Amino acid sequence: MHKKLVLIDGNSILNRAFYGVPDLTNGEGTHTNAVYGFLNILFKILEEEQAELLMVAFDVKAPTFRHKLYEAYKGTRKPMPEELREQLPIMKEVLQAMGVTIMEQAGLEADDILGTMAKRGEAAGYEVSLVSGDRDLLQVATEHIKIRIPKTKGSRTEIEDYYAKDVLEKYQVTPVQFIELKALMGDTADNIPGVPKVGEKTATELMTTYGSMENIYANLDQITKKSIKASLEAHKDLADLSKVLATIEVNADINYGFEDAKIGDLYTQEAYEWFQKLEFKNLLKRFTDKETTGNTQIAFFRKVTELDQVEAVFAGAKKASRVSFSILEDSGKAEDFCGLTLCTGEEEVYYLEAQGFVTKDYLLGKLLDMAQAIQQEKSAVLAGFSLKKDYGAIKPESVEGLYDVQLAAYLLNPLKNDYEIEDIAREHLGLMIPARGEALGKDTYIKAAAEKEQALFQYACYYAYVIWKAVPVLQEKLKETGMEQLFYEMEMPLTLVLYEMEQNGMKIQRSELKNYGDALVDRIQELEKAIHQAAGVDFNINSPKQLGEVLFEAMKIPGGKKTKTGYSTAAEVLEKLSAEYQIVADVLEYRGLAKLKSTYADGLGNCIAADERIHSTFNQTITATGRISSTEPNLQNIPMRMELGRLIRKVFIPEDGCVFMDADYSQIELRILAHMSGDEQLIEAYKQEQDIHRITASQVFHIPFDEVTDLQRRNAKAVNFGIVYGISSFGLSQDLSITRKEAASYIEQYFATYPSVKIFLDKLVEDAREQGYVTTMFGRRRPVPELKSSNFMQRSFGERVAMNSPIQGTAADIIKIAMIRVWEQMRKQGLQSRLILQVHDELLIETREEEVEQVRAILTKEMKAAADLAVTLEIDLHTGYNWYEAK
DNA sequence: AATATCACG
DNA sequence: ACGTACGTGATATTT
Repeated sequence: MHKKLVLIDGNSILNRAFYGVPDLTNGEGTHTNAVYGFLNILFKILEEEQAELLMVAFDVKAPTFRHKLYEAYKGTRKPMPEELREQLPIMKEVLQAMGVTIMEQAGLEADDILGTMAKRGEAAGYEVSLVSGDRDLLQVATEHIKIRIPKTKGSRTEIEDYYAKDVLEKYQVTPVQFIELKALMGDTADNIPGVPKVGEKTATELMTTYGSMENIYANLDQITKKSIKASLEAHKDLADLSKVLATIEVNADINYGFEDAKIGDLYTQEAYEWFQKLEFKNLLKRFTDKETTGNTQIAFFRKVTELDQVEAVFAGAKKASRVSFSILEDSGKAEDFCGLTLCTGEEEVYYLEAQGFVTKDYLLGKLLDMAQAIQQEKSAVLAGFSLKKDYGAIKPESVEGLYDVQLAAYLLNPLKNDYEIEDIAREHLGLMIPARGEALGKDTYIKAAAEKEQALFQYACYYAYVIWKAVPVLQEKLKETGMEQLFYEMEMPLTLVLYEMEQNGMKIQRSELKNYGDALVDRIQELEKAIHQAAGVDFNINSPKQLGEVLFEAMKIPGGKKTKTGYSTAAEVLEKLSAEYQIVADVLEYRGLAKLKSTYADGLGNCIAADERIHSTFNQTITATGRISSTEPNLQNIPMRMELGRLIRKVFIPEDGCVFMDADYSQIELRILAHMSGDEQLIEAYKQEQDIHRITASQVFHIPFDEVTDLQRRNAKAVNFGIVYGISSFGLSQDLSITRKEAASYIEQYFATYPSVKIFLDKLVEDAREQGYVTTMFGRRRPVPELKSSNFMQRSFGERVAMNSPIQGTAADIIKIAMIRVWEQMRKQGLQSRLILQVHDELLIETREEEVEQVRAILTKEMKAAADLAVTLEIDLHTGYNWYEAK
């Protein structure tokens, strides 16, 4: 078995990765996608090859000989985008940190270095793998030199391999002939001019017939095609130049030797720090696998099983100024409780296992007792992680003295996908801990019981330890970012409100839901039959792929392509065709009904708990703007706009003796805009307490209020929405089905009417560009890294985000305040009515019939008073014996 | 695991 | 010239 040498074309792979991997940035706004993509390819190659040697070649900045030749021929190359340029030095440093040999030599392109080293490697008896993104290098392929070209297919990388025989197979020429093939046909991407009129086909034919450029020119008179012959004759100089350009040097004078190229331990401390800085979470996992980190002392992790020792731990904890805890459940289910961990000081981490006399109930009892003791103490802190899930075991009276580390991390950067304990350890403490999966996860069943137990113990201890360590760090960061009040007075108290809402749940009429679903099925089957008949084939209507093929290919309905993968069958497209084609209209109806059946009738049915109620989960750490989200099921997207869907709301009913009371803010976002922009005209409009869209139309179009037409009102309404979303003429034109010009003119007129709104929105974008983030009225932050992108689309997105987030986020803040106050007031007045749902600008209360007036007063007062704006906050309030009636 | 579609504010 | 409105979650299909 031969030893293997891997050579990488650094610039080319980095470039390939840059365009293949979606834009990524770390917290500092540094672009990282190319480096990330490069490393993924590198690791994949290394895993496949089990190579002994590795070298990476880069171009040097100074123009090389071949560059100069080309530039003399035609201008300069396209400049590298800034986002990629900034990643080049980082890439080199990362490779250096991993101990990888980097080859750079003035006057030589990476190609030449690679070509030379590949040949030398082959001569030295190595199996060579040459990794590059472009095909120039195919000319150096041999029996022992394999050219590897990674391709990003969808989300994963596939690698095409070319030995000499593969080049012959694919291009019908040998690697050496490939040079001249390229010289003849040219390659714009590689800056090779080629001979005019000679493309891939002609060039291949010429090369296979004559074998070489020399022979082609020697036999020009045999060439039948007049135009080709003429071009070859006229451009001999170009052909020669192209050959020089296309030729890779394989005997360059290079000082690098193979002795330095041995692959050592890539997972060095230095590399680890780089990965951390770049926030390559996935790649960091490799370090723990290799056990090169573990830079945390774990000697002070203690397992405590004896009753008296457990007592002692709790006694100590009660007196500590800062305690963290975690409740351990093997699989996330409360039944699988296996113990507690506490951290009570720098080197005081205890795992209290549930076993023997130390029972679950005993431990949770002690925990609650301890929590209460700590809450009594003025300056003591009890910290946890995602506290809402622990309230089932230790529900407190208030959140006084409690600290949710996950919630704090969310406020500091709401853009992340997850906030697991490993993430917080890494980002805020620079600490690498074993991932949950390794301690508890999937392959635990193959591990020996003792090994599994040890992993669990370690993970559990790290968990509490990280929470404990993170508290002062996060406290400081929240202080620096001005979000202390937001955290302590809004997010923390809300955890308790949301917990109760989840516990309360919403009562459902199971049988009525079933009836609703059954009624849908009849019509769905009818439509399915009609569609299949009209199409002439039975196919799966739910498959966009099959549907597209049937409609636009088999039935030849004009409608054109749209997506990368095929035809778009989105409602937007189909609606335009539904008037003309019955089958399209049927598909649309089918889709609508199938959605209602699967997502709502069946989906909700599967979520009914033993108490005949639905208990959604309200997540507080998901959205970028500060809204809460609802899952399993999502109760924030129950149908409303269409009557048939809306009817589902009739199966949501209040408990016996109760009535639903539903209150929603009236245009809260526009009112916030009026306040934050301070626009006199807009504020004045709201003071009139009339239909705001009609007023807007009246003012923007200079028409008396009573003469505004429905169309003008509709347009004004769309503009109002557009403003809140971060206006663009394109978006507005799409929404109103008008031209961009017309849309732009509406916007212009709008801004002429409300000049301060324009100034305000511009300022938001400008500030965001300077600071890198936007804030709500209550100090909630959202970073906007997209603003730094050189990509127009991304940057435009950043601008809209900068305009929308402060408004949407402030609305989210306001309703959170209202929720807390409504909840507190109801408790204070000793009411039994319960808050059960929030839908962004709407609160739903299951109200005891005898408490209706009190609840109405509380809701009205607290929702309106939640924020003091330049315009009043108004609500619409309804009651009813199901959700349909109450809305 | 990703894509397309569609439900809500 | 480019090609999108802002924020979510569930389902079914396909890879």
